[in-house]
Amino acid sequence: MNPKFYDLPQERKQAILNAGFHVFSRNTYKKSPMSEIAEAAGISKSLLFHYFHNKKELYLFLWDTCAKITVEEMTRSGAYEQNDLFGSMDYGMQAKLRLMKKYPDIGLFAVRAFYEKDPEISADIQKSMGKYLDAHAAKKLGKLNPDDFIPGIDLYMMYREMYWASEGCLWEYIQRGALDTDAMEKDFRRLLDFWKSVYLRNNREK
Amino acid sequence: MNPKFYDLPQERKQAILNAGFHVFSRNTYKKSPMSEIAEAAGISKSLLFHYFHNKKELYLFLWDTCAKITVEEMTRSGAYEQNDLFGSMDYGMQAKLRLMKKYPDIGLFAVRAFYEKDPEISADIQKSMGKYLDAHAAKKLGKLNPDDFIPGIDLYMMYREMYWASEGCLWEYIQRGALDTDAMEKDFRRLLDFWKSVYLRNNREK
DNA sequence: AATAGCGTTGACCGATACGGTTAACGGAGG
DNA sequence: CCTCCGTTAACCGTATCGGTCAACGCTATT
Repeated sequence: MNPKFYDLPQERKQAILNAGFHVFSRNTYKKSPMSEIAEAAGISKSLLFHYFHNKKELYLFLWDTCAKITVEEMTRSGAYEQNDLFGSMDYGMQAKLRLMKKYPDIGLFAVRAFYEKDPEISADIQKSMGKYLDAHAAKKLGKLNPDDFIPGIDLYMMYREMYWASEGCLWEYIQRGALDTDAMEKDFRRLLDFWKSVYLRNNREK
Repeated sequence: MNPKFYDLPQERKQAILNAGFHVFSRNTYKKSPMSEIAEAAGISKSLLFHYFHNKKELYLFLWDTCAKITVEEMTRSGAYEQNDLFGSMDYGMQAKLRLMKKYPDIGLFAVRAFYEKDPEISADIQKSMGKYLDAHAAKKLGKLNPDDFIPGIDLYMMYREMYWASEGCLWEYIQRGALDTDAMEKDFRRLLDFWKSVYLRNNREK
């Protein structure tokens, strides 16, 4: 990969990344043409090949960048330091929102890359998968104090439920196309309030 | 579309449908080759063109069949007649499971078809969309008796939460590849129990 | 045994799309 | 005027696309 890519103005770099995320997230690796990516990025195919020597290199670069950016944004959000479960969920979601605003197709791309099985790349993807798997979830679950929640609740199920719901909420907006991040945040807030009102013990006694 | 398709043995019909669902669900309409579908179905491309005169016809047929099959299975499941929310959720999920067992890619296909924007077909899809939109959800929500649930609960949010969670649960299994329906059903039962224990009022007082 | 009908296929068609290369353009700096 | 360099149009050989067509092989009837 040509280091000159890094010298590009932020705007153009982002356009290229987003073009890549977009095309690769809508088709198999093999059926995602470089020409289409170049066109989506607003540059010529030749220039794209100037920065990335071949398709595989671009794809793997996108994958790495995707992981890097996500981890960065999540760390910066402070979600991992937060002790309160709902607070950490809140920060995490905000981080995801910021990410989706900058890279609208990064989520879809990550999912497809995760399950891509083209022999030309699947091995490389699997190798660097570790960065993505969220080890925080298990830790977080273990640290929860059952006394904070309604008696007898299945905490593991609660966590899965929350994860699925927030993911589902996100997807609903992603699929719709142009994403309205303000509406999304409002929606997510309502989810958070719902959780608190249902799962927390002190809220019950009011 | 050639009516002789209906005379085919069930097994072969299903193989063709599944091949179509599979290929179209993994790529854009334009990038989903008929040859690949034929190969996945275990027949020659020529024979596929014998039953469906062109790609568009096949795609639209798949879309209609997808809607028809789903409505059929859901109706037969008795989910719509069930008054109890959780019972109806239970029956609905069972129906989906049976469906996914027979047509593993029908869910993915439906989602992609829903958001497909190729001008050659998007209009036709949008036109027949009504069959899919679930009008039952709103009705169901209106009929719920708030006294059955914990005081002050946001019933709309509860419904969305349940929908997302069950959808998320399904996806987790779909993506994994070969789907273990027994494990899925067990998992879903646990979800149901969790919901009952958290949302229902009488459960709280024990 | 010859024939007719039918499900099925391999081979083929023209058009296009693919990944990747190359030579050249055009503007800025000396 | 020359040189550098970001950028591109044009090009290459190959592969793939949707769709067609003639023929194969099997069965049933004559």
